[in-house]
Formats: sequence, structure tokens, C-alpha cells
Amino acid sequence: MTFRGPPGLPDRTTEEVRESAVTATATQRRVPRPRADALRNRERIIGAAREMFVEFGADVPLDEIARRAGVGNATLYRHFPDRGDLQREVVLHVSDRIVARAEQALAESAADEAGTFEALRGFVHDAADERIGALCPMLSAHFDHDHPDLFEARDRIQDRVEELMERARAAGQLRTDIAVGDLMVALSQLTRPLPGTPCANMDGFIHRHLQLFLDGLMTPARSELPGEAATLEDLRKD
Amino acid sequence: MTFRGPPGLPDRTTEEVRESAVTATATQRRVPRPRADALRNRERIIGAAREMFVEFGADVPLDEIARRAGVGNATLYRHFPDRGDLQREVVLHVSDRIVARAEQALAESAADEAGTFEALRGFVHDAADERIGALCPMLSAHFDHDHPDLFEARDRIQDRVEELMERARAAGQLRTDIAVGDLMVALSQLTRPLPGTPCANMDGFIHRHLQLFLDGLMTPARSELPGEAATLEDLRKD
Amino acid sequence: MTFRGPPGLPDRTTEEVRESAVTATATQRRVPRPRADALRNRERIIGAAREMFVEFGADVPLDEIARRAGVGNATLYRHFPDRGDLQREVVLHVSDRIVARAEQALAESAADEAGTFEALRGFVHDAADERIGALCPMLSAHFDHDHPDLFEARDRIQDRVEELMERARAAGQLRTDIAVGDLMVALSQLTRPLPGTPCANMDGFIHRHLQLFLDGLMTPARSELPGEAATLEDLRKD
Amino acid sequence: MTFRGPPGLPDRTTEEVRESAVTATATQRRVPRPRADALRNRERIIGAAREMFVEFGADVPLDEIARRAGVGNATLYRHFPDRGDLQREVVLHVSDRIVARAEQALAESAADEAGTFEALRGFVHDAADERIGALCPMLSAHFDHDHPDLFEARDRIQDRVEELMERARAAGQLRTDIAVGDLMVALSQLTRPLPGTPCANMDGFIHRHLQLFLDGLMTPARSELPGEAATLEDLRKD
DNA sequence: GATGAATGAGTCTTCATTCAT
DNA sequence: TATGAATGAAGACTCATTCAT
Repeated sequence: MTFRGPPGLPDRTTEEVRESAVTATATQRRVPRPRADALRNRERIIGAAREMFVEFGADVPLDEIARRAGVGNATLYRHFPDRGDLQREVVLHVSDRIVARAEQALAESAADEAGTFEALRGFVHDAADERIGALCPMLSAHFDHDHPDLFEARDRIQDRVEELMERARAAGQLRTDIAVGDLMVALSQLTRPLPGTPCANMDGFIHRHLQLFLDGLMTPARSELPGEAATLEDLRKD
Repeated sequence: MTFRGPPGLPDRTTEEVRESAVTATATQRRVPRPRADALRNRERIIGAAREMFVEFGADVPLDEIARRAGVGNATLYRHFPDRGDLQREVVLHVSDRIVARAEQALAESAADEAGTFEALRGFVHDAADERIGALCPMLSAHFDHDHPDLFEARDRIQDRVEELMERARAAGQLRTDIAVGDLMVALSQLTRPLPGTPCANMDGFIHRHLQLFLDGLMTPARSELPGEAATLEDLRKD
Repeated sequence: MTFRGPPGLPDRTTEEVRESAVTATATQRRVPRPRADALRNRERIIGAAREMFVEFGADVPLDEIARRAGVGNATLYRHFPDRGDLQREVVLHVSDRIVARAEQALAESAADEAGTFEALRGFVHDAADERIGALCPMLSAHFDHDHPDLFEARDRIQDRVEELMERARAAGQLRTDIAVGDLMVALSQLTRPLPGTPCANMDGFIHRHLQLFLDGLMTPARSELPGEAATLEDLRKD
Repeated sequence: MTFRGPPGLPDRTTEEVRESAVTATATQRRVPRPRADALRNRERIIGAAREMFVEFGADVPLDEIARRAGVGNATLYRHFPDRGDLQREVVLHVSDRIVARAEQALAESAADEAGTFEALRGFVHDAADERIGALCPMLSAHFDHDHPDLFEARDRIQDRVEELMERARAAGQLRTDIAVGDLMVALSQLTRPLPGTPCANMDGFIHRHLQLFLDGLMTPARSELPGEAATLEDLRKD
């Protein structure tokens, strides 16, 4: 099984690195274009890390990630000085794919007013296939939540999903007592891998759970919710 | 915060240990009744382990558990020769409490035919308060799933919850395309702790998610589910 | 070659640990007497560290120290959680021996008014034999100079040496434009080991240099000194 | 602070490299004259290495030296295949400056018979300012002491200093029981940097210590010296 | 039975040195 | 030639587990 997304989706990290390099080359000689093999290694490491975070949890030995990526351990450390940096890049990488999926869903929802909730449903299942649950362990523990790139990624996701939800709400298809934080956290939790377990049997299950949860989001609301609707920002408050 | 249940619920583990000790005493003189302080230590270790598994994940250092339990590390190892043994005992401990809650719910459901789904709802929220999610990491990884005590505990839970669901199904309140495995896995996932995160903000959230998920379980079904309904046994197949 | 001091000099660290243990035992049961083998290991580690710091510098691998001490590496870390802790204990250990030597010298100087400078001279050579130079690398770099035990040790040395110098000054034998910092720093520097070099040939040399330096301290002063006389405290100011 | 000497002092290393290149060019066409930027890089690396050896000790990472020199690390390795080569070149570089200072002092001493000791004194303080102490770590450890260039450099220093001392001895100003090794080793030790410490406060101190030591070298001798007077060659015997 | 201490295996991280552009 | 990147071989430190009191 590979976690690579569809070929049409560019890899933000690579792109940004490449772009900034090109820009720098054009203006200042101080930041030369990264070498092709270095970029390739960087990609391979992020890919291996995403797979192994999903498969074995956020505590997987970095040496194993390096081994799966086919590089020496020190190469991993050159690109990502500590575990937090690698985790962050993986989060950003996956975030980009999620954003792209959300934008796809927004396009669908714009094309078909009556299908707004279905567009949301599709996004949720797609996000699950992107292993969004792999990001969950990184939302906690020894992870620098204050990094500006993470803020931005979170905001980008939140904007798209909020818009998706708002359209479904406006169409009277989504209950009004929930917010984007409710959806994203439940989505993350329901798709979290059981570390060390062969995902095979789990994968089908996940989509059942998501489907059931989504059913609970539809109008009319079938129960009263405790607590308050929360955005992603609220989650970081203590 | 303490995770102790209501005083009315006896602690199976302690009881069983005591009983077997008594039995042994009655039959063979070689296994004397455990000393009172030994039993007390055993309880304290299990309690500390449950708290810390929830708080820091299943990988928390055993020495830290011993410290929180107020015993020496070697005492922990005397009672639980390795990490797996401790994990298993914690699972069994929590399982017992879950079973007791399920039986409470069954009693309620028997008293009020129309409230069968509400009884199920109550059980789910109670199970969340019992930190059933703490057991989730133990369902995976380096955990001996074939231990007979675990089989038995799983069956005991499954029997009660299946009965609860069956009654709600019979009352036409629970959709018919789901099975006990669907409920228990989603319940575990949605209540999984984010390791290292202060649970404070999370706790309220969990009950929102459960409520939404439960709404999705009600009749009439609002979507078609992919895959097949699964029991807990199915989950262990690979 | 062994760096052990004369048998009559007690080891402060061991003593203090033992004492505090005894005291604690007498008053509170919380700090039990350290085990005999643990104390022995602690001593062996400190001894090995002193030797190897002298021989190979402050960067000697801790695993090698453990090996020479005949213990596992983790035992070293149990006693001294990081390199700084071990360095500090070695410094304190050597400091105690230096203090004891200084007090010997004070006793001699009290007995023979005319021999005050000779008493100082003897102290300096004795301190060299105690490998005071081994402490020099620790006075710098990544070393927590603000630890209260170090302050105290420094003050204890300073008090004795200041008194020694004051008596020699009062007897008109020591030039008046120098302070304790001048003596101690030069003493440390002149006795610093050349890492990796067989000390054999160096040892004799050191005493020549000290002798020459001491000659320069005598009255009448033969030159004017640049800068200002400094105490040990002054050295830590930037 | 920069350690560069006065502009009038030529840099032997550069000169020699250039000469040998020229010579080679004249005889064999295979070794072309080094490019100007290569020579410049070589100088910058040696300069950076000298500074950083003094500042952080002989173990400073070579990559850091390359960074301070403003060149890539591989460039450093092109010029100096391993750490030993770089250390040796730095030693030779500093040696040249020391020799030049010694020759200045010889000139002064020739001009003023009565001031021979003062000339020696001046040389010692100047040598300190040249960071001769930075060479001390290189006299030990994993350093190839048998390299012919080092022999030659040592002999050149020794010749000049011996001559300086001989004149002072002849003038009756320098005690007769010491040799050049005594002076040079003490000089090196007293000027050794404390790695990681801001040298600021130390610098003034160093000159006090040198002054005191020099006072001890004057006639009449105030004590009897242990051991034997040693030359620099004697130091390498084990 | 309870405990503090010991330990070896394992992980993270750095750095000298080599490689490929 | 100059350079950024890659790499394996250490070294610091942790932790599950065993040992000795």
C-alpha cells in the first residue's frame, strides 16, 4: 500500500523550496538552487516518515525512517535537525493535500447546490484516505504548536472546511450546533491508526465510522450536544 | 482528577486475586494468602498505570508508574513481570468496569422499553468516562491478544453490549446495519487521549463527538454503509 | 600512577552523603542510608573520572570512565545524570583535598612564623600533586558555575589560601600587589595536563615552573604588574 | 578582536606556498601556480582555525572553521586533508610570527646590553599576544609530532629564544638553572585559553602571571629548582 | 515481600570524512 | 577548483529488566 496522493497534486514543500530557490537565484546568489538529489532525498524521507508515522506511531525510530527512505541517518538529520522538524514537515505535507481535497469539494459543491452535504461527505472520506489521522499524534505531545507554518496550514484547512460547512448549513443540510473543530477532531480521531496493527482490516472500518458520524451531522439534529462548538484554535487553549 | 468509578462497583481484579488465594489456601498450603500490603500495592500500581496510560500513552516508563504508585520499581515487576502483563491487567480492570456499566444500562433498558436507545447512549458516555479509550493502544502493538483472560473479558463486554444493541434494534431505534464491533471501535477511537495534551479541553469535546456518532446510529439510517458489520472477533483477523 | 591522596584525608563527598543519610535515618525514614555497594561505586566513578579528566581532558567519553570504574554506563548516569554533575562532583572532591592541604599549611605556618612563605610554597606543590590542574578545564565551557556547592567550595579554598597569603604578607615575605586569584589561576594553568601526553616527563617540569613562579611572588617585587589583583570571584565576571 | 600581527610581518605559509609553486612552475609544467582565490582561501582557513582553536579549543568542528572562513567544508579538506594537517599549518603559521618577534627582541637586546632581560620580557609578552598558548593543545594528543616542518619550526624558535636567554644569562640577569624548554612550556601553559570562556577578563590576567613568572627567572635565584633544565627536544621524550 | 541499585541494549544526535555536482 | 550533500562511526543518554540487600 502506498500513501501517495493522486499524481495531479503537487507537493507543496518541494514546490516552495524550488520556488524560493529560483527566486533567490534570480536576486541573490546566497541561496543557490537545491541540488536535485537533495530534493529527491527530502521527498523520500517525508514519504517514508508519513508511512511509518501512520504505521507505527509518532515514536518510530528515526533511523528506521532513514532506512526505509534509503538514506543514511545523518542525511535525515541534515534535512530535519530534530524529530519535531520532521513531524512538522509531514504535517504540512499532508495539510497541503487535505487543502487540495477541500478545494475539490468546494468546486463540486458550487456546481451542485443540492449536493453540498454530499460534497462534505466526499471530502471527509478523501481526507481519511490521505491518512489525516497520522497527523493526530503530532497534534499533541512534544510538538511545537506555535510554529507559524503550522498556524498557516491550520488556517488554510479551516478556511476551506468552514466554507464547505457553511454552504451545507445554508442549504439546510448540516446541523447548526457544530463547528469546524468538531468535525476535524472527530475525523482525526476516527482515522487514527492502531500502531503496529495491520491496517488492512481497519481501513474498511474507518469509512463505516465516518459515514455514521456524518449521518449524525445531518439535519434535523437528533440530540442536544453538550459543550460548545469549537474551532481549531479553541483546541489549543488550556 | 481520579478515574475511580462509583464506590458500589467492586474491583474484579482484587476480588479474584483474593478469592484464588483463599481457594489456594484451602487446598494447598504452599500458596499463602497474599499480604494485605501486597494487595494494596497491586491496586495502587494498576490505578497509577491506568492514569498514566491515559495521560502519557502506552509507552510511559514503568519506573514512572511505580513512582506515582508510591512503590519501588522492583515491586511493580514482582506483580507484573513485564509491560504486557501490566497492560493486560489494566485492560481487564477497565473491562470489568465497562461490563458493570453495561449491566446497569441493561437494567435501565429492561425497565423502560421506549428508552432502549437512551440506555445505550448512557452506556456509551459512561464508558467514555471510564477511559475506555485508554485501552485502545493496548489493542495493538506488542500486546498478547491471545491471552485467555482477554478473550473472556472481550466476550463479556460483547455479550452485554450486543444485548443492549439488540434491544434497541428490536425497538426500532437503532439502525440494523451495524454490529457491536462498529460501536466499540468508534467508541475507543473517539475517546483516545492525545498523549501529552492536557485532557481538560478534550474531555468536553469527546462527549460531543459521541453524541454526534450516536445520532448517526439512530433510525432511520441516513446513508448506506460501506463494508460489513463486524464483531470484536473480526477485528483481530488480518 | 594513582592520584589518591594520603589515606588520612577523608573523602568529603562520601562523608557528607553518609552523614546526611545517618541524620535522615534518625529523623525521617524518607532518605534511607545509601547502600554500601552504591557508595563504593560512586567513589570508584569519581576516582576514575578524576584520573581520566587529568589524562584525557574534560571531554573524555563517559562510557570510558564507566569502564575504568568497572561499572556499567547506566550506573554512572544513575549517580550523575549528566556530564556536568560528574564534573562538579570531581571538582568538589578535589577541592576538599586542596582545602585539607591548605589547612595543613596553615598549621605549619602557625608553628613557624619565619616559615610562612615556605608553608605557602609547600601548599602550592602539594596542590599540584592533587592534580588541581585537572579542575581547570571545568572552570570553563559548559559548566554550571552558579551551583551553590561550587560557590561554597571556592570560598572554602579562598579563605584558607587568603589566610596563608596574608600571613606571608604580614611577615614581609610575599609581595603585596597580588591576590588569591592570581595565585590560584596561575597554579591551575601551570599544572594543566597536556591531554594525551604521557605525564611522566611533564610532572617534574610542573614543579620547576611552580618554583619559578613562587620565586616571582617573593619580596621584594622585581617588576610592576599590569592590571589589578583579583580574587576568585572576579574571575567569573565578564 | 583579531589576532593578526603587524602588517610588516610576512606570512611564511603563504610565501612558501607561493614560492614552491613558482619553483615547480619553473621546473615541471604539471604543477601550475595556485590560483589567487585558492591562496586566499587557504589564508582565510588558517586564520579562522587559529581564532577558533584559541576560542573553543582544538576540538572545534572543522565545519565551523570552514563556515567562519566563508568557504565550503570540502574546500577545507582540499587544502588540509585531515585535522592534523590543519593543526600543523596553524602551528607553523604561529611559529613564524613567534620567530619574527624573537628576532625583533634580539635586535633590541643587541642595541642595549643592559636591557637584555627586558628584551626577553618583551618577547614573552608579545608571544602571549600572538596566542602562543593556542598551540599548546596541539603539542599533545593525536598530533604528528614527527613532521619535519615541525622540527624545523621548533628549532627556529629554540635557536632565537636560546640566544635571547644566553645574552641575558651572560649579562648576569637571568638565573642559570633554567633552559629554553622551561620558559617555553610555562609560557604556553600560562597563556592557554580556558575553552568557552570569554577571554576578556583572562587577557589581563595572563600578563600578570607572565610578569610574575619572569620575575622568578631573574637573578639572584631565590630557590633551588627540582629536576633538570630541559630543552624543547626533551619534552618529546617519554 | 519490598526495595534501591545495576546493567545492556537501543535511540538520538554529532562530526570527520568522502562523494557528486 | 569549489561546494553542498551524504554517510558511518562514535558518544550521550534512557529504559526495561535483573540483581542484591
